[in-house]
Parts: sequence; C-alpha cells; structure tokens
Amino acid sequence: MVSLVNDADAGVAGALAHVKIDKSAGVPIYVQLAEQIRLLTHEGVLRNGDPMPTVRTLAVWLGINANTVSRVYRDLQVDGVLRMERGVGTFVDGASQPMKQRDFKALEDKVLEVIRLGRDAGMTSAEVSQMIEIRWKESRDA
Amino acid sequence: MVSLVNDADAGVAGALAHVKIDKSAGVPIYVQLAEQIRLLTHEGVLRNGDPMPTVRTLAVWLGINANTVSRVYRDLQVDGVLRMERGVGTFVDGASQPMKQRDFKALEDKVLEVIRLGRDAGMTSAEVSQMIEIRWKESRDA
Amino acid sequence: MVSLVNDADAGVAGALAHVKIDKSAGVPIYVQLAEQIRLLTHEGVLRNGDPMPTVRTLAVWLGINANTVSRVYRDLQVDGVLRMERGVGTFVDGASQPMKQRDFKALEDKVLEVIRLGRDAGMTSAEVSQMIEIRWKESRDA
Amino acid sequence: MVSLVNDADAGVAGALAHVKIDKSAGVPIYVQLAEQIRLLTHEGVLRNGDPMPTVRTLAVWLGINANTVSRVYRDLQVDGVLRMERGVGTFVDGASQPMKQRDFKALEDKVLEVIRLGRDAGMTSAEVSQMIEIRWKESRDA
DNA sequence: GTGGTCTAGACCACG
DNA sequence: GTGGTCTAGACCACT
Repeated sequence: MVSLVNDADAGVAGALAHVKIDKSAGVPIYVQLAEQIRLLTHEGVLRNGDPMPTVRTLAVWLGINANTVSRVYRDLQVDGVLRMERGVGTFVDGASQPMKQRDFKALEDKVLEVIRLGRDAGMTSAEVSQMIEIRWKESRDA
Repeated sequence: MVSLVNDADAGVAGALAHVKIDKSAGVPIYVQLAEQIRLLTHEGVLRNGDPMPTVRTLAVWLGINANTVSRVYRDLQVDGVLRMERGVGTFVDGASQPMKQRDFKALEDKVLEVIRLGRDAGMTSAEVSQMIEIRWKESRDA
Repeated sequence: MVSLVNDADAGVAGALAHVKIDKSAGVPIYVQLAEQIRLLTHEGVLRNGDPMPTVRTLAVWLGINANTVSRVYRDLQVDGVLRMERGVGTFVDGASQPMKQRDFKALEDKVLEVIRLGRDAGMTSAEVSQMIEIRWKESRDA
Repeated sequence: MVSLVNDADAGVAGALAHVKIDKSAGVPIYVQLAEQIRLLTHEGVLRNGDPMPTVRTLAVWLGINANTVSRVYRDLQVDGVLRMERGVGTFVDGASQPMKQRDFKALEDKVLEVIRLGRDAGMTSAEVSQMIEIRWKESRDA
C-alpha cells in the first residue's frame, strides 16, 4: 500500500486518505478541509515536520480546485499549523500536541455513541452538529 | 418587552429562546436555524400543532433578516416539519416523534462529554463537528 | 465633484481616489492595496464607520479583479481594520486612531525630503523602500 | 568559519554583511537583494572595480538559493551595475557615482525620522514603503 | 445587489 | 516542480 508518487506525498498518503469532502454540504469546502487537517494533528496522524502533499496533488486527490487547497494551507499557516516554503513544499509545523491515544479513543467512542443515538432518533448529521455547536457555546459562556 | 401581539408568538416564546445564531460561523444562518428547529422537535420542545412565531417576529428575536426566516419555514414545510396556513400562521406539523426523555438525556450527556474531551484537547467546535460528519458518513457506508 | 454612484461609494470616492496600483511593481497588488487602505486610516481619510466601496466597484475603479479586492478586504477584516456584513457592505471598523494632522504633515514632509534626496542621488523608489525596510528592522532590533 | 577561498569573497565581506533578506516579506527576495546592492553602490560601500562574492558564497551567506543570487547578478549586469567575467568573477562596474557622504548622511537622517514617526503612529514598514511609492510617483508626474 | 465560494487556467517567483 | 498571484466568470447566501 506504499504510494510511490513522490517522497512528500508518500509520507502522508495514508493520513490524508481519511479526508472526505462533501461538496453539497452547507459547510464550505475550505472549512471542511481545514478542520479535518486540524483534526488529524490532534489525532496524531499528522505530526510536526511531516510533509503535506503539494497543493496540486491534494487538489487532485480530493477532486477540488488547487486554489481552494491553497487557501486552506494559507489559513492554516496563519494559524500556525502549517509552514509553507516556497519552491520546497508545505509541512506540519506548530500543531498542538497530539492527544494521548486513549484520550482520542475515548473521544471517538463518545462520538460514535452520539451518532448512534442521534441516528436512532431520526436526526440528520447537521442536526447533531448544531447540537454540538449550541451546547459548546452554552458551556463556554456558563 | 414581552410581545403579546398574537397567541402564536406567545406559545413558543420559551421554546425558541434556545435558538442561537452565529453569524460568523461557516455554516449558513438558514441551515443553523432549520437544524435547530428540527432539533427542538426531536427534543419534544416543539410538538405537532404548536404554533410557530411569525416570520417577522422570529427574525427580530434572532436579529436576522425576515427573508432568511421565511426561507427556513418554506424549506421545513417542503420537508413536512411545518405547515403554513395562509392568513393564519405557521404550525409544527409532521415532526417526527419526539425522543423519549431518557433517550434525549442520554444523547445530551454524550454530547457534553464529547465537548469536554474536545475542548480539553484544544479543539474547535467546528473541528468536532467535522469529526461527527466524517464518522457519520463512515458508519453509514459501513 | 460629488459622485452620485450610490451612497456607500460616494462616501469614500474622494478618499480612495488616492489609491494607486502598480501592476508591474514587484509588490503584489493585494499588498499594495491593503497597505494603502491602512495608510488612509492612519491619515484619517478613512474613519471608523465609513462605508467602503463594494468589492466589485473598487475592482472596477482600480482596474483589477474583484477576487483580489475581496482578498484584501478579508485580510483587513482578519486584522480588524474592516468589518464585512454579508448582503450589506463593508465598513471601516477597528482602524487605529488617525494621526494628529500635524504629525501626519510632519511625516509627509520627511517622506518628501527623502524622495527628493533619493531621486537626486539617482536612486529608484524600490531602492529607497529597501532602505526603509532595512533601517526599520535594524532600529527595531536595536 | 570565515571563508578564505578566494580574494573576491574576502574583499566585500564587510560590505555585504549589511544585506538583510526577509523571506516572509511581500517583496520578492531577488528584488530585495538587487535593490540593496544598488543601495550599497550609492552609499559608496561598493565601488567600481570591487569584487563581488561568488554566487554560491553569497547564497550561503544569505541563506537563499544560488539561482536567486544568480538571477540578481544577471539583472544587475544587464543594468550595467555589475560586470561578470567568465572564469574570473563578478565585479562592481558601472555603478553610478556614490553620494557625497554628507548627502547620504542627510538621507539617512530623514529616513530614520520617517521610521520614528511612522512607528509611533502604529504603522507597518510596508505601509510606509507604500507611502514612499505613492508620493514618489505623484511628485514625478507633477 | 451585497459579499462568499469555487473553478479553470495563465503566468510568476523560487529551489 | 514548488507555492503565489491574478484573472474571468459562474453560482450561492444573505439583506
């Protein structure tokens, strides 16, 4: 399962294979991609120093435009998550510490339970996401 | 400053007080509102036959444009969640069965745990929402 | 000299008339525009609350693409200089205090002297700008 | 780790020590370098006949790519500022007369005043540079 | 009619 | 071959 496209791409081919873009979702593509990359750093799949695929390569992989990927990389660079070197490539840089594996597992388990409960009740994923957003803000303000 | 203009508005004032709109979120306002209304029907706060506030009233409450509320009502009517009666008002109609209270409580508990774990790891709410979306699709396709 | 294009545009037509874009300069267009807008806020020509021209209008005025203007507005919003309201328009927002008129006059006078001395010596404007950049960093690090 | 590989490098080591490259500036590296070399000729630090460092040496000193230095040397040769002799080296050649020391001092003083005033007003160096560019063109056209 | 997103594609700066 | 900028133009979200 080793990709031989080029060294940079091979490094994270597996990691970024998990990225899924829903073009018909209400959420803009660049937000989906940015948040999923952030998520992979928390998950520990992407770690500081790891090379990211080139803008064009990732665009092809995801079936989106290179400019869109470029915007995401730029936004994440401003945020300190990525570092772009002109003529060289893009690298994971200031990613926050990855979660401990058991913490991430715990989070994932809860997420799957939320999904099961929500789906059983006939909810949509957007509905559950909204529930997260609302409660997130409430508990922050509380 | 409680509005007593008509019974419809008074009827669900409490219920819709929980709706929160984030204008700066990536998610469009009309999606936020629609999904939150859906959520309230699952929660049992909005039940079949309940009168909804008028388009204008809700727009004022939420500080958003009346056209946006109008669109949401229209979408939810197409979806069978609301029923608009010309000259009379808008009512909750084909809402799915509300969840059993203990089921909703269980869901809410899991959601709060997800929020706690995610926030502890330094995640954003959008990041967790993306995690929900991704895992939702994966478990559906599995 | 009052422009009657529309209220928003009229408000700053005079102010933004000073903006000059050099498409063949080494400096990217979006940097030129962003810095010149910033400059106008320091100069006091653009003040908090002032409406900016629409993205498309300014693009036409400057003979550049709307996406380029859009990027500038977005960057300045992130920086807190502008505030964009969807469907409404863009406004000057968190601009720092404009300079006192005599301070600005003093700055402008010095700038004109620098230009005169540089030009007399056969320098290019880019050369003088580099001199500014170098000395700026040196005096900051000192 | 002072290089003594050849006399050319040693000759201007001090002069070129003042060159500063900002990789994250909006201005392309090759423009920064070219203008700074030009500036050093006006300043009188680099004089006709002076040997320049080899392309590779300067690239290492500045931490930039040799191709970039090479391009600058080529551009400056076309411009008549440098002369490249195959197999021998690169020399300052058609540089304009260096400024009289007191003139340069006057320019430098004004520049420092501009920097002080601009910084006090909360400006960025790019903002001041834009001011120079704009006023430069205006006073040229006037 | 506002800003926002996305695309396709050209050309440039840099290594 | 990398990222960066810019353009032209379509379509969408929102007021």
